[in-house]
Amino acid sequence: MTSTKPSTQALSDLKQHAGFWLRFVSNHVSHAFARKLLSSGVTVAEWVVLREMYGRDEMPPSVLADRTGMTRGAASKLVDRLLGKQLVTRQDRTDDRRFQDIALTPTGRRLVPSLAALADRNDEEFFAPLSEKERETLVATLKKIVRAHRLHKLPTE
Amino acid sequence: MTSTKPSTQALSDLKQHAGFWLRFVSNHVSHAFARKLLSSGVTVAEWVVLREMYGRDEMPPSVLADRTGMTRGAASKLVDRLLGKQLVTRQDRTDDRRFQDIALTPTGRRLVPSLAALADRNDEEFFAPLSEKERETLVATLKKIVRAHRLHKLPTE
DNA sequence: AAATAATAGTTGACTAGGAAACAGTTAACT
DNA sequence: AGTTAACTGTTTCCTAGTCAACTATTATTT
Repeated sequence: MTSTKPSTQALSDLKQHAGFWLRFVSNHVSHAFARKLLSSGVTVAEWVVLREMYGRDEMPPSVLADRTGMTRGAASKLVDRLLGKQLVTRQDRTDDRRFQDIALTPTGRRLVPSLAALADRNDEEFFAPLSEKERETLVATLKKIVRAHRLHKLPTE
Repeated sequence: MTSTKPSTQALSDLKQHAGFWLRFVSNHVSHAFARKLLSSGVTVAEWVVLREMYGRDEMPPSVLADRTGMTRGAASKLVDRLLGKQLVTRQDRTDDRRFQDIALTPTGRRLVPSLAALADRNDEEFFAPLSEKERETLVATLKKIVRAHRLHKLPTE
């Protein structure tokens, strides 16, 4: 009696894929940063928005969404959270009442530089094992892919 | 009267960070793959689990979680979804009733090779702009970071 | 002027995952 | 044997995002 084994064919190893390693390292970088941000009470997504606002007077949520690659729905919710944390203000515009002005509060503005320092440190720590040359090559290679595929905006589409 | 502008100091550009580009490209790779998977009705996370099961008889959710870097909570939910799609089966083990056996259904097993082909194609397409040498260097560099930081398991910890 | 189109933002249903509290089962002490 | 510890899987609450339907406002047609 021959037991008919379920047939399985050999598949290429996932770990052969450059995409696998890219995602692996990328996830770690993000998570390491999230941990660093933890005590500040700000999440990574929130940080990205705060950073984008910094040094600019005010902007509508739609611009924020475009610049950070979020949908408007996501931006709307994120602004809600930032409002709750009193890091931004929201004001209806009078000239065109479809628009809103989102602006950093003084607290929000004061927060950004320290978070930026955390971001710098995170990147520094993570890529420390690489020589200056290797790091440059890595970034150049990634940028080459971005150029070749014309990847602009974050992958919302 | 001097208008006291809110003081802002110059911050390092986010785009200076290797982590930024890593995340940017990685997100695009994942999204491109997600789009390819769309018609199959399987998500990226589900694919990873199916791929891990392929060619193995059965395993408890905890092992699945470890191998794919998920928490057990996430694994529990994902198995639920795969059950709903009838791609895996779940059976309580009798010798140690804490454990379960998760196994691919014939349908699930038949599905994997075609999805693997999509994964291969996705990686191929994305890194096509790179020379063989560049691609090797990229992977080697990423692996170097993994080794240096002893990143094993995905960034759950 | 009225109807239509375009735009801005919100909301709800959904996928996805983490963290932590939880329940059940088995193993290890004492 | 009985208590405690260790372990497996589930559940709840949270962040986070998409998509699509929706409201409100302004622009453009006809």
